[in-house]
Amino acid sequence: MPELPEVETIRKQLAAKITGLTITGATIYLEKVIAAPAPVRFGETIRGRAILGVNRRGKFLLFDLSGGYRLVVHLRMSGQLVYETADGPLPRHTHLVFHLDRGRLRLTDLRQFGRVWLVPAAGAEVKELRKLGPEPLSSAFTEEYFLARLQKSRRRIKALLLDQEVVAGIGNIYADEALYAAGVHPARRASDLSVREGKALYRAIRDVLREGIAHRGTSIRDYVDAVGEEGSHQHFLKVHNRAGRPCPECGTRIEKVKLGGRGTYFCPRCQPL
DNA sequence: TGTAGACCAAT
DNA sequence: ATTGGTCTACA
Repeated sequence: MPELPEVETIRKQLAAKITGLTITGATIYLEKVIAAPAPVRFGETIRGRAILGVNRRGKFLLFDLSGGYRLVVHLRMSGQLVYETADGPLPRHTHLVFHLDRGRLRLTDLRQFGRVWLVPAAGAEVKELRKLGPEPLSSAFTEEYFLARLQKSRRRIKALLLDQEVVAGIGNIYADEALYAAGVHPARRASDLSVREGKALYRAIRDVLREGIAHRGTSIRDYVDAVGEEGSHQHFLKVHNRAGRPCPECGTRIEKVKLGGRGTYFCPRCQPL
């Protein structure tokens, strides 16, 4: 569930804590979390490299390393990336530990879906990274672009919001919240939205993501930030994970349906079909 | 072009 | 049985 606000929270914290530190080694407990290169080569290549900066693209974390290398991390559903200076026992489901010259950075992931790549910084070998659409909070994501994408798709609007090629970083939580804020039913066809609705949704996307960042992310199930603490945005959600509770606007019970295989929450009155 | 299944393991 | 981000498979 780490979406853009959660990953951005982790990025900020790690940038402050580990920029300038050196990776002295890596311990791999579950080989499949290393997407590239092969695990042995991964360990050899990362050893001794300094962390020059921590960036983010969509839901990907990008660590710029010395010697022209880049470490790419995607937490997928339940991944946690935690920096700690303690050296006690590792929590269950810890699959990878980076040892730093001060402290350690561990990847802990209940569902084992998270992935890590170590690639030349100049190259483009992480396929999913290449295909990402614009950053929603950057000037590259314009209203004109978004309206044009809406116009040429017959997909359900929720599916479009979750498509990382359209815009990078939105996941299930913020998609539901943005659609609610814009008053748009999640099952509407994208091209059926009016220009007015499209504009409202464009604005809502940016608003809900900024709010999520301001609250250091949403902790519903597994998410913790880079120091192991929960975010607080779960207390501010208006519809997501709130089936049966009253809509904050009109009091109607929030409904939950399955859309594209995902739990989808909305207010049937504020978001009519 | 768009939608369903596979991957996981705790709840 | 449910949970979901992304890739793969298929219509």
